Amino acid sequence: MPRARTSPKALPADLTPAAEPTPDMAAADGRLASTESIAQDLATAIVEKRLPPGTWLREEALGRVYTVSRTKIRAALVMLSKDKLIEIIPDKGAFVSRPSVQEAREVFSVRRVLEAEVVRLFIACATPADYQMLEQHIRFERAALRESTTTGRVREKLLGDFHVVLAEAAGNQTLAQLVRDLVARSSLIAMLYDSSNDPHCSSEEHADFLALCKGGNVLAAVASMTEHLQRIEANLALDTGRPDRQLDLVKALLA
Amino acid sequence: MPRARTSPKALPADLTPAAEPTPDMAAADGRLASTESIAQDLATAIVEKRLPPGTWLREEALGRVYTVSRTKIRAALVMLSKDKLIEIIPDKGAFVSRPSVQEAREVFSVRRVLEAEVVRLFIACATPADYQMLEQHIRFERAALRESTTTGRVREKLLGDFHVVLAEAAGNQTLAQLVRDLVARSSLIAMLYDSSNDPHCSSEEHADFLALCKGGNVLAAVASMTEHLQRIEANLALDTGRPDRQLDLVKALLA
DNA sequence: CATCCATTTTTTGTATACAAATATAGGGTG
DNA sequence: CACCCTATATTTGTATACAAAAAATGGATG
Repeated sequence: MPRARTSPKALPADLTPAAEPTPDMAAADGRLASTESIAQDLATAIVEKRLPPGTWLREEALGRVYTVSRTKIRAALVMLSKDKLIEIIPDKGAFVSRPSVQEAREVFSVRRVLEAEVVRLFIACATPADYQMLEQHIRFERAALRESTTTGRVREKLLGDFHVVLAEAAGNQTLAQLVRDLVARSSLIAMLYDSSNDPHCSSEEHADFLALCKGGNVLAAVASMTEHLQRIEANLALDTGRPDRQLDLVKALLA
Repeated sequence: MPRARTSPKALPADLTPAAEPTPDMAAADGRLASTESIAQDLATAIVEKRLPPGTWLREEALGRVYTVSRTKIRAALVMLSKDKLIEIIPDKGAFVSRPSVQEAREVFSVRRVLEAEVVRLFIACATPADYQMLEQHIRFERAALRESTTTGRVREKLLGDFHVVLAEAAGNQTLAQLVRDLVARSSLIAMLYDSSNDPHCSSEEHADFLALCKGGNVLAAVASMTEHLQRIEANLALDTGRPDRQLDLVKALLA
């Protein structure tokens, strides 16, 4: 069955360490997923924590999920490994990344620098529409936090997205892309090292920050963002020196 | 001929727009190149300007050069496209990137922010050995500039490498990786927009900068680096609004 | 019962086959 | 001569076949 250039679709199955991924369930419509859409879909699943760190991504299983051959899956996996969301171990397979403590610190260190610049650019170029959009986003965050129907993972996704949406509004696509990647990696870090069960971003802090932007107080807004990120990092159990116990077990089974 | 997991080798052939790449010339030793080494090798060729922007990278031709099948070449190309060194156009092929003026500005904007942080970290953690290494690097730069045997491309490579080596010495690998990628993209940008024939980095500025670092003057060193990058960007003909004429012709032939 | 080794199974790595898309060439027609 | 249409040749996109590595299985042995 060769060729068919079309659009996205399909959530990946749960695909837990040992378990087979629930087959079919995808390709509900006739379209075949493109390599990019598969990579995007897997990335979303990782960020939403449906595919936790250490999960083994078997190529054939993924192929069945997306009803494509391993060829395309492989290309998608290469992309994800470039994004550091997965790690490809030769002759072993692809595994959802397990960022080290050092990597976690580094990611947040870079985020502070990059997002400080995002703030400066955003304040300099933001339109009323941008502010409206971000305020709307914060309302979504709050609604998601109240609603019991929305799962924790979706909430966290939304909260992380604030940073991405902000970066995209700052008018530097290159910068925005880097922030996107680092925010995605931050989800993985949060999953490994977040001791408290609170979401790592607070929508209150986002609101306070946005108010400072609106007031045009660049220095205060930058400081607010920097401290926001510092708090998120501080809330992680990075000083313990290793990932939490239960997930370490998973690693032991797979690595 | 399946399987053979070994190490690098081989410069890619000249592979100019229309021309076939000179075959053989690679795999002089028996080893087969890994996907990563192929990607790395192509990246080097691009940065050293042996594969100028717009160059069409035909898969089968590359396969002959590295004596591997298209499968591996394809994986390498996906990696390079993630690094933004090439652009893969569906059903058309892979082409060495032609960064837009906007992208050029964005890359330098991000570099300023990132490398300012590199400077701060470097001064905070640099050992005497680090300083020795960088001073040695500057001597290499100067030697390369004097030697008529070293080609212009190698000189430029060395000069760009100063920023990479510095970033690697700053103790944040995540940051260093980003700088590496942006420096590589900068080579492409320089090739497209550099009007003067001078190398875009000057080894004198590198030396002055390093002296400031050694003196522990963080603010001055950061300013020096920032201004250095600003000068590089200012020397580019970005205000013309489009790539220079001759290379545009190449694009016209290939796009 | 644990341990080691041979055998089988599973999974990844790579080449190859073939389909579809695109570019190229040819040849007729206004 | 320019233009368009068709036939051919290249080149990319994807599936598949098969080799090699790794993991799992199953005895035999201490």
